[in-house]
Amino acid sequence: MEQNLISLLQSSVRLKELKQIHALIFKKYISFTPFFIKRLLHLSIVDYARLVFNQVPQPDQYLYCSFISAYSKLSLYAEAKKMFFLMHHDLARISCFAFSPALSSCASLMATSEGKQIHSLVINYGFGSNVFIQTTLIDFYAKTGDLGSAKQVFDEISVKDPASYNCLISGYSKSGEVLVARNLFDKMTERTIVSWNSMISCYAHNGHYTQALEIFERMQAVKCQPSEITLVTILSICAKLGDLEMGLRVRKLIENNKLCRNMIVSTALLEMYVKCGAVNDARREFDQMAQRDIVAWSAMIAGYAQNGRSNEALELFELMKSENVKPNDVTLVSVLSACAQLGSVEHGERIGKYIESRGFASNVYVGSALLDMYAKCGNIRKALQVFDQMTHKDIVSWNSMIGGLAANGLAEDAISLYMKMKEAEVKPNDITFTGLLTACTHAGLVELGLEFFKSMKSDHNIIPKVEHCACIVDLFCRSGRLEEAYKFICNMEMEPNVVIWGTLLSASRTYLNVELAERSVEKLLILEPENSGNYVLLSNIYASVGRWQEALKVRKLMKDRRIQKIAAYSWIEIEDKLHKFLVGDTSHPRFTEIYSVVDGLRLQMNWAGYTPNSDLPEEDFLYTDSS
DNA sequence: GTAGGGTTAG
Repeated sequence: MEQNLISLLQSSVRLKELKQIHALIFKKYISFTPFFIKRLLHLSIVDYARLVFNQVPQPDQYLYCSFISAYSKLSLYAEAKKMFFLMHHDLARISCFAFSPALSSCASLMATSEGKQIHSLVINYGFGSNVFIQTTLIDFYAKTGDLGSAKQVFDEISVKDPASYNCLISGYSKSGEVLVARNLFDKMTERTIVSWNSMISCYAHNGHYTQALEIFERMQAVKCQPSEITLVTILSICAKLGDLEMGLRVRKLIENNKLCRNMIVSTALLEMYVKCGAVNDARREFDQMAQRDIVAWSAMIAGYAQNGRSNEALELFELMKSENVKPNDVTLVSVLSACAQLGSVEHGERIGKYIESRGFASNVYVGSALLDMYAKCGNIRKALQVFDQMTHKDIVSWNSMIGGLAANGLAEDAISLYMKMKEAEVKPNDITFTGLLTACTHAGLVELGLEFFKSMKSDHNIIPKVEHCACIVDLFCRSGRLEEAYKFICNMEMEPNVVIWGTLLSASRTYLNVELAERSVEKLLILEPENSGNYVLLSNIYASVGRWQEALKVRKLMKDRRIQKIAAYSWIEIEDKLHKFLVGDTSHPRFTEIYSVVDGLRLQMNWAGYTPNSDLPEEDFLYTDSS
């Protein structure tokens, strides 16, 4: 009968059956209880196992130990840790197998003092020279950032195996001590695949991509076959570098060696394509995947959103929902970003409601993306509401709100929010100042803008970028202070770009300053000789002041250089269809209707400081002018 | 012990 009981227990997986067996054990075979509990734990039925355990009068160390391992495996680290100390409290002995799962649970919980307590118990119980436990100790100290202690344990090991090196290497990697990690790696006489991978990811995580690739080459040279983990790490380096060529080499390597292509490898490949701008290839990889988890879906949706293909991002999100895959915070951030790019109010609001009803908005990423979406869709009140309700705000949240206010023409609010940000002791960055300077430009606050610009360097140690300089030039230009704008450009610490000279040129046209127009065009013709707009503007300026000969000369120059004007289309969305038309174009079948909508919108857009998007897929157009 | 996805501006 007892043999039957064992085989019955081993064949049962359902809780209902197990409970029946439990009744039998409880009545007739009480000594089988520990065996029964271990079977439950093996099946990850921890809660019921715990209930049964609580009835056991004197559990032995092995039973406690089974719980600690099970909890740790199921990521129930707090429970694992509690069970360890309960065992220590109840028993005079501790199984040597209890220390490792307890220590790694403490590492995951960042429970430094309890981990140290366990360390002293290791010594008290005489396991101080057990290599397996020593390695877990190194890992614990490495993960909690106490590298001194990690090194100390490491030095105490008489015969060091690769695992102890590997733990220490990854510890130094996490705290950015790349050279120390490399030193250890070089000292190793025997390296496992994990050693190679750890060294590669050490370089990768600390931004030393070339060195990471060098280790990868060396690994192949000594005929150590890369694992899936190696490939994923290398692919993510290719993604960060935007190195499609290297990425494709890795893909060939996978194909030629028939290496396993699991979900993580495929997602890394997909991500590599996305970051190299090869979105269609990413989608092909996505479609070929046998299984897709939320990470794969999110990566593909983000891929579309990051490459300005918002419509496809939203379409894929719909497909994901139709396959009953639940979005998480990461997915929603990309979806929101897509809605923001489209300025699609209805879509955005629907997702906004979904997020708020499910409490996703408390996540900083989601909150920031949500308020940004509302701001970009013109609903500044809702944006402010989301911002105010965020319990934790980071630099991105503040920047998005400041930028949102600025873009919606609320310059004073943007500036006073910046004051609040400083009160909250959040350090501004270059993006903060882009928002602030935009606000000043829109409100014509020249002096304040200059003050902000100066404070970037002097108060915050932020080196202004070309964009910031462009704001200052715009600031001067809009208030007609062209000479100061020119002086500012000449004194810039970096090379002025097309935007800057272009700003000065168009201001020169407005204020009919021929001399500055000539100087701007001179620079612009070097920077972008193919742009017809520059020639046209200069020619128009000459014409406006009656210098016809020179106007004609510019036109002729343009003709000689075979430069053609490119037609600038505008577009509008009405009833889900896109319509596009040229300036002064009245030939569209629904011209009157469009014109009235456009005119109203244009006013709103100008006021909000928006520029219309121009890279729309061609096939979506209902109407295309052939001229 | 070593792997994959996210927000702001330009």
